[in-house]
Amino acid sequence: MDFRQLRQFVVLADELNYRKAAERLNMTQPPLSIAIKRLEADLGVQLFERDRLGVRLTMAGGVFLGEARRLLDGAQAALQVTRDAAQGRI
Amino acid sequence: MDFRQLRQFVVLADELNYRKAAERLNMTQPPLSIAIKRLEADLGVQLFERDRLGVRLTMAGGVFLGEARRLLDGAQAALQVTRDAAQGRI
DNA sequence: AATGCTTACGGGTCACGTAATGATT
DNA sequence: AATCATTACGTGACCCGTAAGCATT
Repeated sequence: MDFRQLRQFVVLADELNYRKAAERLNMTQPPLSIAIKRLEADLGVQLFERDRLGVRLTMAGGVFLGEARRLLDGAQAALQVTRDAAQGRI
Repeated sequence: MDFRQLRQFVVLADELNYRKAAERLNMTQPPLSIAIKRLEADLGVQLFERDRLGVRLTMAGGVFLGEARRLLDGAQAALQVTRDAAQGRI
Protein backbone atom coordinates (compact mmCIF):
# COMPACT_ATOMS: atom_id res chain seq x y z
CA MET A 1 0.00 0.00 0.00
CA ASP A 2 1.38 3.37 -0.98
CA PHE A 3 0.05 6.85 -1.57
CA ARG A 4 -0.12 6.39 -5.32
CA GLN A 5 -2.43 3.42 -4.86
CA LEU A 6 -4.52 5.40 -2.39
CA ARG A 7 -4.96 8.20 -4.92
CA GLN A 8 -5.90 5.71 -7.60
CA PHE A 9 -8.36 4.01 -5.29
CA VAL A 10 -10.03 7.26 -4.21
CA VAL A 11 -10.49 8.44 -7.78
CA LEU A 12 -11.89 5.09 -8.87
CA ALA A 13 -14.24 5.02 -5.89
CA ASP A 14 -15.41 8.47 -6.93
CA GLU A 15 -15.91 7.62 -10.61
CA LEU A 16 -16.83 3.93 -10.37
CA ASN A 17 -15.55 3.69 -13.94
CA TYR A 18 -12.04 2.59 -14.83
CA ARG A 19 -11.78 4.55 -18.03
CA LYS A 20 -12.86 7.85 -16.48
CA ALA A 21 -10.77 7.26 -13.37
CA ALA A 22 -7.71 6.48 -15.45
CA GLU A 23 -8.30 9.64 -17.46
CA ARG A 24 -8.43 11.75 -14.30
CA LEU A 25 -5.24 10.05 -13.14
CA ASN A 26 -3.50 10.73 -16.45
CA MET A 27 -2.96 7.09 -17.13
CA THR A 28 -4.58 4.24 -19.08
CA GLN A 29 -7.00 1.61 -17.83
CA PRO A 30 -4.73 -1.45 -17.78
CA PRO A 31 -2.19 -0.25 -15.22
CA LEU A 32 -5.03 1.16 -13.11
CA SER A 33 -6.83 -2.17 -13.18
CA ILE A 34 -3.64 -3.93 -12.15
CA ALA A 35 -2.81 -1.41 -9.43
CA ILE A 36 -6.25 -1.83 -7.85
CA LYS A 37 -5.98 -5.60 -8.00
CA ARG A 38 -2.60 -5.34 -6.35
CA LEU A 39 -3.97 -3.07 -3.63
CA GLU A 40 -6.76 -5.54 -2.92
CA ALA A 41 -4.23 -8.36 -2.77
CA ASP A 42 -2.01 -6.38 -0.39
CA LEU A 43 -4.94 -5.66 1.90
CA GLY A 44 -6.38 -9.12 1.51
CA VAL A 45 -9.71 -7.40 1.05
CA GLN A 46 -11.99 -6.97 -1.92
CA LEU A 47 -12.70 -3.26 -2.33
CA PHE A 48 -14.87 -3.27 -5.46
CA GLU A 49 -17.52 -5.51 -6.94
CA ARG A 50 -17.48 -5.83 -10.71
CA ASP A 51 -20.46 -7.27 -12.47
CA ARG A 52 -22.63 -6.63 -15.52
CA LEU A 53 -24.00 -3.44 -14.08
CA GLY A 54 -20.61 -1.88 -13.46
CA VAL A 55 -18.28 -1.17 -10.58
CA ARG A 56 -19.44 -0.73 -7.00
CA LEU A 57 -17.71 -0.33 -3.65
CA THR A 58 -17.95 -3.19 -1.21
CA MET A 59 -18.72 -2.39 2.40
CA ALA A 60 -15.06 -2.77 3.28
CA GLY A 61 -14.24 -0.57 0.29
CA GLY A 62 -16.46 2.14 1.74
CA VAL A 63 -14.64 1.93 5.04
CA PHE A 64 -11.28 2.05 3.31
CA LEU A 65 -12.36 5.06 1.29
CA GLY A 66 -12.70 7.15 4.42
CA GLU A 67 -9.33 5.97 5.68
CA ALA A 68 -7.64 6.64 2.36
CA ARG A 69 -8.98 10.18 2.22
CA ARG A 70 -7.80 10.82 5.75
CA LEU A 71 -4.32 9.48 4.95
CA LEU A 72 -4.00 11.55 1.78
CA ASP A 73 -5.09 14.68 3.61
CA GLY A 74 -2.66 13.86 6.39
CA ALA A 75 0.18 13.47 3.90
CA GLN A 76 -0.54 16.85 2.37
CA ALA A 77 -0.71 18.46 5.79
CA ALA A 78 2.60 16.82 6.74
CA LEU A 79 4.29 18.37 3.71
CA GLN A 80 2.80 21.72 4.51
CA VAL A 81 3.82 21.99 8.14
CA THR A 82 7.27 20.55 7.47
CA ARG A 83 7.99 23.02 4.69
CA ASP A 84 6.67 25.82 6.82
CA ALA A 85 8.92 24.73 9.67
CA ALA A 86 11.91 24.65 7.33
CA GLN A 87 11.29 28.26 6.43
CA GLY A 88 11.04 29.34 10.04
CA ARG A 89 7.33 30.00 9.81
CA ILE A 90 6.46 28.51 13.14
CA MET B 1 7.19 10.34 -0.34
CA ASP B 2 5.88 6.91 0.43
CA PHE B 3 5.30 4.79 3.52
CA ARG B 4 8.56 2.92 3.08
CA GLN B 5 10.49 6.18 3.24
CA LEU B 6 8.48 7.24 6.27
CA ARG B 7 9.42 4.03 8.08
CA GLN B 8 13.06 4.50 7.16
CA PHE B 9 12.99 8.10 8.31
CA VAL B 10 11.35 7.30 11.64
CA VAL B 11 13.85 4.54 12.43
CA LEU B 12 16.79 6.73 11.49
CA ALA B 13 15.43 9.59 13.58
CA ASP B 14 15.18 7.16 16.45
CA GLU B 15 18.68 5.72 16.05
CA LEU B 16 20.55 8.71 14.65
CA ASN B 17 22.95 6.18 13.18
CA TYR B 18 22.72 4.84 9.63
CA ARG B 19 24.24 1.45 10.33
CA LYS B 20 21.95 0.68 13.28
CA ALA B 21 18.92 2.08 11.50
CA ALA B 22 19.66 0.00 8.42
CA GLU B 23 20.05 -3.06 10.60
CA ARG B 24 16.65 -2.51 12.21
CA LEU B 25 15.19 -2.04 8.74
CA ASN B 26 16.78 -5.26 7.48
CA MET B 27 18.76 -3.46 4.82
CA THR B 28 22.24 -2.05 4.29
CA GLN B 29 23.47 1.51 4.79
CA PRO B 30 23.86 2.59 1.16
CA PRO B 31 20.26 2.25 0.04
CA LEU B 32 19.12 3.81 3.31
CA SER B 33 21.41 6.78 2.79
CA ILE B 34 20.09 7.21 -0.73
CA ALA B 35 16.46 6.81 0.33
CA ILE B 36 16.81 9.53 2.95
CA LYS B 37 18.51 11.86 0.49
CA ARG B 38 15.68 11.20 -1.93
CA LEU B 39 13.07 11.92 0.72
CA GLU B 40 14.75 15.21 1.56
CA ALA B 41 14.86 16.09 -2.12
CA ASP B 42 11.18 15.24 -2.55
CA LEU B 43 10.23 17.41 0.40
CA GLY B 44 12.68 20.13 -0.52
CA VAL B 45 13.63 20.14 3.16
CA GLN B 46 16.74 19.03 5.00
CA LEU B 47 15.69 16.61 7.73
CA PHE B 48 19.08 15.67 9.20
CA GLU B 49 22.36 17.44 9.87
CA ARG B 50 25.46 15.33 9.33
CA ASP B 51 28.74 16.51 10.77
CA ARG B 52 31.75 15.18 12.65
CA LEU B 53 29.70 14.50 15.75
CA GLY B 54 27.14 12.38 13.99
CA VAL B 55 23.59 12.64 12.74
CA ARG B 56 21.03 15.02 14.23
CA LEU B 57 17.47 16.01 13.35
CA THR B 58 16.91 19.52 12.06
CA MET B 59 14.01 21.49 13.46
CA ALA B 60 11.98 20.71 10.34
CA GLY B 61 13.03 17.08 10.76
CA GLY B 62 11.56 17.10 14.24
CA VAL B 63 8.30 18.43 12.92
CA PHE B 64 8.24 15.85 10.16
CA LEU B 65 8.94 13.07 12.65
CA GLY B 66 5.64 13.71 14.41
CA GLU B 67 3.81 13.79 11.10
CA ALA B 68 5.46 10.61 9.89
CA ARG B 69 4.53 8.74 13.05
CA ARG B 70 0.95 9.92 12.75
CA LEU B 71 0.77 8.81 9.12
CA LEU B 72 2.23 5.39 9.85
CA ASP B 73 -0.15 4.85 12.73
CA GLY B 74 -2.99 5.99 10.50
CA ALA B 75 -1.98 3.50 7.83
CA GLN B 76 -1.95 0.67 10.30
CA ALA B 77 -5.33 1.70 11.67
CA ALA B 78 -6.70 1.88 8.13
CA LEU B 79 -5.63 -1.70 7.47
CA GLN B 80 -7.14 -2.82 10.74
CA VAL B 81 -10.57 -1.30 10.35
CA THR B 82 -10.80 -2.26 6.68
CA ARG B 83 -9.95 -5.90 7.38
CA ASP B 84 -12.34 -5.93 10.28
CA ALA B 85 -15.05 -4.52 8.05
CA ALA B 86 -14.35 -7.18 5.45
CA GLN B 87 -14.97 -9.86 8.05
CA GLY B 88 -18.21 -8.34 9.20
CA ARG B 89 -16.78 -7.26 12.51
CA ILE B 90 -18.41 -3.86 12.56
C1' DA C 1 -19.77 -2.64 -33.84
C1' DA C 2 -18.93 -0.53 -29.48
C1' DT C 3 -17.81 -0.08 -24.71
C1' DG C 4 -15.50 -1.60 -20.58
C1' DC C 5 -12.38 -4.46 -17.94
C1' DT C 6 -8.57 -7.75 -18.00
C1' DT C 7 -4.34 -10.26 -19.54
C1' DA C 8 0.16 -10.20 -22.32
C1' DC C 9 4.33 -8.13 -23.36
C1' DG C 10 8.42 -4.80 -23.87
C1' DG C 11 10.82 -0.66 -21.95
C1' DG C 12 12.31 2.50 -18.45
C1' DT C 13 12.75 3.53 -13.60
C1' DC C 14 13.88 2.50 -9.04
C1' DA C 15 15.30 -0.09 -4.78
C1' DC C 16 18.45 -3.18 -3.16
C1' DG C 17 23.12 -5.48 -2.19
C1' DT C 18 28.06 -5.65 -3.03
C1' DA C 19 32.10 -3.18 -3.76
C1' DA C 20 34.86 0.76 -3.66
C1' DT C 21 35.83 5.59 -1.94
C1' DG C 22 36.16 9.41 1.39
C1' DA C 23 36.36 11.21 5.99
C1' DT C 24 36.94 11.16 10.91
C1' DT C 25 38.83 9.04 15.33
C1' DA D 1 43.18 0.31 11.73
C1' DA D 2 38.33 1.08 12.53
C1' DT D 3 33.96 3.16 12.03
C1' DC D 4 30.61 5.69 9.52
C1' DA D 5 28.57 7.73 5.54
C1' DT D 6 28.55 8.24 0.60
C1' DT D 7 29.18 7.21 -4.35
C1' DA D 8 29.53 3.47 -8.17
C1' DC D 9 27.63 -0.35 -10.38
C1' DG D 10 24.88 -4.55 -11.72
C1' DT D 11 20.50 -7.10 -10.88
C1' DG D 12 15.71 -7.79 -10.10
C1' DA D 13 11.10 -5.92 -9.32
C1' DC D 14 7.62 -2.85 -10.57
C1' DC D 15 4.91 0.74 -13.12
C1' DC D 16 3.45 2.26 -17.36
C1' DG D 17 1.83 2.23 -22.29
C1' DT D 18 0.58 -0.45 -26.39
C1' DA D 19 -1.60 -4.39 -28.09
C1' DA D 20 -4.56 -8.25 -27.84
C1' DG D 21 -8.43 -10.83 -25.61
C1' DC D 22 -13.10 -11.39 -23.54
C1' DA D 23 -17.75 -10.12 -22.13
C1' DT D 24 -21.81 -7.38 -22.36
C1' DT D 25 -25.00 -4.22 -24.94
